[in-house]
Amino acid sequence: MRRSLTKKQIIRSKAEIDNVFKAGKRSSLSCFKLYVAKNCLEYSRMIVIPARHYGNSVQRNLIRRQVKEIWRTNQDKFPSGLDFVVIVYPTRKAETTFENKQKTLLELFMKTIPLAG
RNA sequence: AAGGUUCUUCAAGCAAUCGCUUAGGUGCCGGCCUUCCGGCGCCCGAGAGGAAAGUCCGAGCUCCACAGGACAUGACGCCGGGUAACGCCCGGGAGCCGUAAGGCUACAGAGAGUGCAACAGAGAGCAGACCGCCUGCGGCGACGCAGGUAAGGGUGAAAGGGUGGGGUAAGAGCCCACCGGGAAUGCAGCAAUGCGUUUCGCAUGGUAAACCUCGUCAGGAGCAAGGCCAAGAAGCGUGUGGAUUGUCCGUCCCAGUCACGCGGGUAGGCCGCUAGAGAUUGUCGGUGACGGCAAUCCCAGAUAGAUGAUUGCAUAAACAGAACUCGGCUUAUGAAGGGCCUUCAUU
RNA sequence: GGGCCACUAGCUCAGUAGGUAGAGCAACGCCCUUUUAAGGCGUGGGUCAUUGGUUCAAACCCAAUGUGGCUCA
Repeated sequence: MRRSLTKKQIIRSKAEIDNVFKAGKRSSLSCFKLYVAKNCLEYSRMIVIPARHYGNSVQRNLIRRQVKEIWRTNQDKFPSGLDFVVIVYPTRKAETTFENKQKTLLELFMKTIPLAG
């Protein structure tokens, strides 16, 4: 299976995001909060939303890219046809490495996906 | 060597793997399977900054049934130059700061007018006399009255040229010397201004980042401008008619496809959107900002927003992410190098 | 992305042709009352968002910076 992340797989409209917030199952771990909901498509979609006052634009871009990268490289472990919304809150810890983020995010995904069915 | 000052440059790179956006080429599929448009692949290139930031100025560009005048309003303000333009830059002058290198300056006008200056002080704007000093008169005296005076004291941010001498009853530009200032004038300079000469004893200070005067400039709004397509919706009320920033004149548009207010609907796509006051190199002119000429090149165009992750090269760190585009300013910030100045040491 | 506005006591706000910053509520102390509330009297508390400049003097005038908010199709 290809591990790409095209434009199609980014949730685009505000209405769809609101739908995930409303209908999705949620759980949180560390500084991440995940919403998962079923969509009526054959493929999965996702979006990363840094919380308000999350650093400056460089830090917001960085966390978005890193979370996208983690989701991309591990998406074959998830069932398809789901919408993911990841909210990132500012951390008190000065530096968390990419490996730590990957570990906690994977744990969070595995915890939440069964809830969404 | 230490400290200071100023200028310049860079914004880590390379390789491999996976992944994103996109110019070009190409294959397949679809759409009135030619042009063309869309989708999915492959190949080969390209892919954030010096500040992309703050939005403080100046422009291009777009629209406003036209932009014309007067007044208002706002900005700027030594002189000359550069520039598309500027409140920017360069050169020069003046003043101030610094031992110096060097830096800073809203740097036009207060002798056009109006205003302001709390408290203190006798007196604060064409002054004034509290303590003093001196003279005269009265008185034994302390002192009082009348006058002269502004050197000294005191108040204040500021008290009507400064220092020294002469002069005088005491004093005072009253007189003189030097410094400062005004007026006229000569020379140098495009000019700001500088250097002189003559003359005037010279009351008329501060504040224009107070109003103002003089000069120069400015129509308004901004790519969420503006245009096209698709979808959707529900109208109602008010109006010395509306547009041109404010007012007046003028001009234009006309009775709605007008303006304003309330309410309802849509928040999808395409164009604008990157070839430009462009970049690099060379050369010529200029003290310099910059300009001329020639050659070569095409160098981000996203739309919830493209640059990330891992490994290796002993190591990788600052501020920070384009959103129509340029020229500046300001602010944040890492590293490297050069020039110059001061002090100390050595030769 | 563009445009606009605000920042004064713990809170809500006054304060302008520049002259030593105030009100209400809150806090604290006292009085009154059997007690509380209310009422009365008094007290403290401010780098006037920050940093420079103009001025004799700045909350006020000017510039830069920061923070917060509103708005557009």
